[in-house]
Amino acid sequence: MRKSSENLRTVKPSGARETSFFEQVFDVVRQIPKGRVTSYGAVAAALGTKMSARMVGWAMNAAHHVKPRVPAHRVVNRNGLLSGKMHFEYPEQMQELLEKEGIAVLEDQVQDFRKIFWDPAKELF
DNA sequence: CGCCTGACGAAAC
DNA sequence: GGTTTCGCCAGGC
Repeated sequence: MRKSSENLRTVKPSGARETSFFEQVFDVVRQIPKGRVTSYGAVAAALGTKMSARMVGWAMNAAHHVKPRVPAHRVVNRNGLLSGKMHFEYPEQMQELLEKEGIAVLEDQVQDFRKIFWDPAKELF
């Protein structure tokens, strides 16, 4: 079920507008199905700013303090490499979480990355 | 207030 | 085909 018509931008009355690029990233990442992965660029592209893939990773930095936990471990770079593993509680956590979901990871690299790749711009949209 | 960095990506060399 | 540079945007110093 892909409710693309979801409230992509929820304005918080607290003045702090979460309509930022970050929140959109969080929203997409949270919708990544279990056992699937996506790339920063794919998320950025889904938002329309494919050129700002770096910002997606930057957004993940803030993902650590957001309420609904963001499955950042399901987001890897376009190589399928766990580039952000070092930013977790501990480097191995990312791989553990992925393997726990049935994703094979060898040497920080997602196996069959292309097969389990989940494109938000395609599946979600 | 300006320069550097950064969980990326694609083009250039 | 591997390495280097630029681009994007926001935040830290």
